[in-house]
Amino acid sequence: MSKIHPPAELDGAALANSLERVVSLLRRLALADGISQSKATTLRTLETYGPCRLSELATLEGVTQPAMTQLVSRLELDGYAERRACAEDARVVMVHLTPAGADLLRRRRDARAHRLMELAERLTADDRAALAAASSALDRLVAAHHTDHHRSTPT
Amino acid sequence: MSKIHPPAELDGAALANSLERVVSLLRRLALADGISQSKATTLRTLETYGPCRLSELATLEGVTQPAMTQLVSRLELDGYAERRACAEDARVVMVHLTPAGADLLRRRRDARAHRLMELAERLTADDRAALAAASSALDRLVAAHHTDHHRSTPT
DNA sequence: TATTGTTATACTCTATAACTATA
DNA sequence: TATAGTTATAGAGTATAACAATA
Repeated sequence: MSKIHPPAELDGAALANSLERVVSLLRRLALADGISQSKATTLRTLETYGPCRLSELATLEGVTQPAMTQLVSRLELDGYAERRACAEDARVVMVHLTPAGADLLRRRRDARAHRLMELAERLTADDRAALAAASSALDRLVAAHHTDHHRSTPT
Repeated sequence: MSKIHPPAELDGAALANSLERVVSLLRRLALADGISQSKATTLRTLETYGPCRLSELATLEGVTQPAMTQLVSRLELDGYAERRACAEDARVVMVHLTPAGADLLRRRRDARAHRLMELAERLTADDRAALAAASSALDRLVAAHHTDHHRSTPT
């Protein structure tokens, strides 16, 4: 991999450290909105993919089937998701996002975006531009990981 | 990529989504190295700040004192940290990183950096440059958050 | 009395193994 | 027999409240 890179060489260690710090930051911001990371990412997956089989959801989230059974039960108690039967196969449980769940995602996303913008206002215009440029690059980085693992991941 | 960027307005919602996806990605990469996020970030804090009081560590990690008591106990069982008495104040427990803990951090960091570089190789040179530029901007974003919390800047 | 830390208890989230129901 | 999901059980990680030891 000896290619000619543009000015800025990517330092994996530096990026790993920066991302770890951001992860810690976002984890703490998440605690404030009263829903766990597990619940939030599962709801996001339901929003992205639409109604899913429970086992499919478990695979997408990278957890076991029993773990997803319990997580979906908690989401049902919260009113954010619901189980429905599958007409074609009586063994299958389809998990649906409820309107309340969709609302929660929207509010959570708005709050997070707002907080990030607050923080970004304290940065220089150059830093803000760098973050804007990195946003889509980060998406593609994540997509590269998914390609490795699933070979076909629409997102 | 054209070197001439438009004003590049930062979209908080887009960045929040991108970062959330990266968080999910890193969480899964973390599972592979056999240590929990809680343990890892606590060890990193010890590495950064040096030996800490247990209560100080709890504050830095944003968890309660009882939670840190248990976490430190688990880290001691793992051999990654240890409690020591404080000569000046017998109530105080000082928590130290062990050599094994420092080793673990180094290996973890190397593995993560390596994995990120693997993924980055699948990106365009422009995307890699964008990530490189964003790395330090992300650090400053996190620093802005810390400033808010440690200097009691009202929002 | 205030502080530092631990213990007691309970809830979330996860895993593995054993089970039920359906195909 | 194989698949989809649940139940049983155990352990990590967290919180609040009550406690012990020291200042």
